[in-house]
Amino acid sequence: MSETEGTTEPQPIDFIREKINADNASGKFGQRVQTRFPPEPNGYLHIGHAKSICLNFGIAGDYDGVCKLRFDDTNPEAEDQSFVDGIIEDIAWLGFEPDDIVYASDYFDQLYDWAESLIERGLAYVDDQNAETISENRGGFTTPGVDSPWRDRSSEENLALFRGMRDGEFADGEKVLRAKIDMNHENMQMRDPVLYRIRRVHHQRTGDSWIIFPTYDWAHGQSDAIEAVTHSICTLEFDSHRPLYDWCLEHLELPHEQPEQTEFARLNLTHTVTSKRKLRQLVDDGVMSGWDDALMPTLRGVRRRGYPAAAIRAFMSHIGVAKTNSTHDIELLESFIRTELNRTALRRMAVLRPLKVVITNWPEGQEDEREAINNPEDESAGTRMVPFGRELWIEQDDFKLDPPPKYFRLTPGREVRLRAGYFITAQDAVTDDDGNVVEVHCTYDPETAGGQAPDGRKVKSTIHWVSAAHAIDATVHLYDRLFTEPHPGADGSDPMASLNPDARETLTGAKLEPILSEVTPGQVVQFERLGYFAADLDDPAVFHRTVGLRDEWANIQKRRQK
RNA sequence: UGGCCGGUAGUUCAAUUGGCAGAACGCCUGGUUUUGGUCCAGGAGGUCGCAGGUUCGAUCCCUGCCCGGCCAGCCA
Repeated sequence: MSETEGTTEPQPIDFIREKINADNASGKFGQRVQTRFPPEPNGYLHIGHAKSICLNFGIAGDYDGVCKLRFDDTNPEAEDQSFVDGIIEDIAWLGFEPDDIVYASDYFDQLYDWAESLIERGLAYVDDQNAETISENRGGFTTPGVDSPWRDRSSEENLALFRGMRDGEFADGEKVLRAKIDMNHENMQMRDPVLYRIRRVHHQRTGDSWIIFPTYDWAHGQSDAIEAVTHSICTLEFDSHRPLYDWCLEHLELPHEQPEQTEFARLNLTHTVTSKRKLRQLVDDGVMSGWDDALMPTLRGVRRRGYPAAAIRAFMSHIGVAKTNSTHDIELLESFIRTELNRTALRRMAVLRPLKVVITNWPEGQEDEREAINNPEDESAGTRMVPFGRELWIEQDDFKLDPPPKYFRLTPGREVRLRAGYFITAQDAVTDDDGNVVEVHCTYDPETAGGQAPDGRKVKSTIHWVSAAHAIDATVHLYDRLFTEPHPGADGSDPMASLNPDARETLTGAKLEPILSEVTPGQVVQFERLGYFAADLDDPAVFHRTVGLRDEWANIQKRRQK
């Protein structure tokens, strides 16, 4: 098990690690710590899974233990090899290396044998009732269940029937194997849960050799036990399954100490959804271009978006682990993204909404190169040369004919600094018939090369720019919240109703400084003053805004509106 | 409706066996700054879900209540 370095902070110990410490102190598992990450390969991993991954692999790392990746492939209906491959890739990207990659289907023989042993001891029976009847007879929260008429078959008969199920003597759904526990149990999970069902569906690993498949409850704890897992960590909704988890294991001869299930609260984030089912719907409905759309909260999506794996790990470590149902502000995640990227991202200049600036006292045809710092947070990142000329692109927002209060940028008669360039003063502006500014005429002060005035005069603002003669064109995607509601569907409404129609804004005329032609796919750079942008994985002339910079000016404007 | 799990700043989490309620993010103010970024300093923000009880003393223990989540798939 290995974990790459990331930004971490001192972390108060969580209740799970406390429990492990207690187990180590009592010698319950002989100081051994083993966890597992057990996804079903029926979709790609999302940011919620990252919490579980960080927890399980993180604990194994902390305690010098073991953590395997186990695919819970007990239901071939929605499962697929492409998801297996994708999940393996995503975990590696997040920065974790499983000690082994295993499959619940590896244990089908053992699981089957254990089921027979249960039957032999009168602890399981074959039920001929159909799904609907079983459901009806399970009873309700306040009403007892009704025993199946087949509940008291002899062991011999059950054994023959179960083998018949395995050997194809019955149709899908005709019979199931059930544990014989208590149809009047206050916990619904204990009312004779189904252990095996017949499904003539091709399985991506076992092919057609099995037509009966164990349910989650018959597979999960046993898989843990076979692998020698000590701490089986899962999300809160499995809480009511724990008595069944224990029941199964207590009635079997286990090769190791009996593992212990502990539940924690899954991760929810505002303005998005972390549910495979809903994410699949977004893909199937064509709202998203795929599971790897930069707007998707999937690991593949946030990777395209430019979220660094180290930042995700730091976030998970920060939010901790508890049993409180919680929804974190997406802004908190974004602050971790910024912290990481501020340290690591190269600074570049790019103009998203270009406005032409002509330096009227700069000689026609003369070119210059300015030296710019690549990352003020990291001296070793060095400097680069940026071409400069008579005609430049600046951001439309950086010039106002009629400036609002506290506006520090370019406006007629005011002097500002071009980053790494010169001081310029706006003289006049050309407007079109509608009064929109289409070109600004400025003069520059040759004494201010590099951005400092020899006479010590100050300037209130520094703006970014790109030489028009050297600019390269790019397409830039800007992103907003996926859902307008902080908690989509929380009031019982359809979550899709609050999908943000303006979540993606695509700008096709962006102008980049020439060195940006050298970015590698997926590389994240800071466009100075604008935010962090990731070069697309497939087309590096396309950029995705990972996250914006904190924007004091936006706050000032917001306050003024109130 | 029964059972289980939760409820501490706006949000998420802490508080060493009952002893002056803390942190991060966000927000506000000031300083630094060739990014209105970063960084630094400071500030506002809490009836510890509610009501009783035990105690010198309760966020913590007890009782009752309220609110939220999960559970009645041959999904996981």
